[in-house]
Amino acid sequence: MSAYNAIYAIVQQIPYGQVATYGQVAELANLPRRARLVGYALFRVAPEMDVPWHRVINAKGEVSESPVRYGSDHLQRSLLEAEGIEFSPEGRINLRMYRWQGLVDAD
DNA sequence: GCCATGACGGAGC
DNA sequence: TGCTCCGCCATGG
Repeated sequence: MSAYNAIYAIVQQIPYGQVATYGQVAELANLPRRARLVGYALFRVAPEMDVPWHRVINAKGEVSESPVRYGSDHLQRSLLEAEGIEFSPEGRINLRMYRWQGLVDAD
């Protein structure tokens, strides 16, 4: 068991049509200032897991893509657009509009 | 066990 | 507004 499970749990709580930043997920996962670990956790997440990793983006509102993810480069953007999330011409998301409130269950 | 790296964040310029 | 630098710390070689 790793702290990543907490991260996955948080990501799974992100509702449809909304997104969250790495730092936000980290904080909700009780891991403040560990945004990098969130990214690392999402990088290691397996597709067999039901984790909407595509709803997690960086603080700049951009989708962070890795050249060697799962053979899907702009898949993340496609998934987000499919949820009604609009992208700016720069490929960014309006966080003030789609940012998840982050409903902390219990702590 | 140490060194380098990384889906990031925030402050500084 | 945009780019650069530093900090955090788990993971892998």
